[in-house]
Amino acid sequence: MLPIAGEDTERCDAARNRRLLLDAATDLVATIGADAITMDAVAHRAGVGKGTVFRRFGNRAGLMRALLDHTEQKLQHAFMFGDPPLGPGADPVDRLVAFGRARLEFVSTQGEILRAAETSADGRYSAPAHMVNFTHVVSLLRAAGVDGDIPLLAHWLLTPLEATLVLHQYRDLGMTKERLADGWEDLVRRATRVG
Amino acid sequence: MLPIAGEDTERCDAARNRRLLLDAATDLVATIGADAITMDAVAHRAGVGKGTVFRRFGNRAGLMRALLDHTEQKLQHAFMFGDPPLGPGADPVDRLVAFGRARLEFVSTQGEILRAAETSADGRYSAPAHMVNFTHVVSLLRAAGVDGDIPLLAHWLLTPLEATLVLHQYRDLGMTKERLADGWEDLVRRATRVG
DNA sequence: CATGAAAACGGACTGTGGTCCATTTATGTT
DNA sequence: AACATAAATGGACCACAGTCCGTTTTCATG
Repeated sequence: MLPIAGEDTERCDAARNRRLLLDAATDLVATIGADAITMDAVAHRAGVGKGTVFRRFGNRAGLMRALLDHTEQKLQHAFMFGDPPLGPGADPVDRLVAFGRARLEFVSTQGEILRAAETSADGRYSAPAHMVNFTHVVSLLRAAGVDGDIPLLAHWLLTPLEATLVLHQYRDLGMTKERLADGWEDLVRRATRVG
Repeated sequence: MLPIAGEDTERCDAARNRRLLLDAATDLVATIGADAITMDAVAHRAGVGKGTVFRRFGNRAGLMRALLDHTEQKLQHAFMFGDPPLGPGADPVDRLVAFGRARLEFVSTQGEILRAAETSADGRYSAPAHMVNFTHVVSLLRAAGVDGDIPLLAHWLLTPLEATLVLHQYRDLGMTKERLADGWEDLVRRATRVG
């Protein structure tokens, strides 16, 4: 057998169970919320053993990341290939502003799952989805001609968009989406001001 | 009995056990590290029941916060009453720069405990220690005459100093303390540039 | 179709955070 | 000193994340 490099060759029962688990998890998120989900419950609803859940997704945060994967990829596609100002063609700083706004919107719909995916300690900052965002921000900063320590600045521009913080600001502090979005725009314009 | 308002009147056995627990926890941190500490181990070493640990500190993060309390208060004292540039007297922006540097230093010595104290979900951003820092940053920003959404900006200036992120940058990414400190200074000067 | 090895499975098991409540202890009052 | 009451205690108990390993299933090969 010659598996194509990078192609994920998964045994068919494994693939079937992955789908069953993802569907079960999606249902449970819809009914009882992401925070209330237990790995046992997902396994049981999918009709598989608990070991299978962990074998597939590693841990709770991994399952949550898998749940986000589809939506997250749509967002990635939008800022990599979609229309301006999010996609290519617009001014880099405007794209960065749009990126933050889109991300804040994302948190307001998928916040609980995102937060649950952030609680992993390991792989929180090395998860593929995070790396994509990081790379994107770095390239926008470079394109904007910003000077200074770009990777570091990129890190720091991403932290205001983390679900744990944003959810706290939305829910506990009663900040509105508009307020955060306007603040983000202000921050970005300050941080990218060259010279 | 007339307890003075705000004064914490603690029964003497309770106070004794608090000390025992804090000492036990300190020892354990020194020997096996903050990450390896279990609540059972702390209780056992202090010679009290596990229930007592939770009654005193609420949860694991609460115990960690209590461990940090003393050091954290020294830092607070330094930026509220100490010498410039950290303390009053210096230019607000310089004080903010110094604050960040001090905080980064703090993370490099107490990082593990800080990180363990950050994992609480509840009270992560409402813990007294965090509120003090927040208020301080807000007042420095105001003093510097920064315009815009000051509280929001204060939030966002504090996130680069969170232990989880900083520890990742130190350990996994190999960033040096100097690099982070210089980047911090740059960020602060950009963010506070008025007009 | 038979077969063997690799992959996947499932559920018992473990470790740990956190709760609960019957019992014990401190402390102000008579 | 005896009492009443509120606070504190401790350890059994629970829920849940994550591990382990004997058993079952897939699937390429002959």
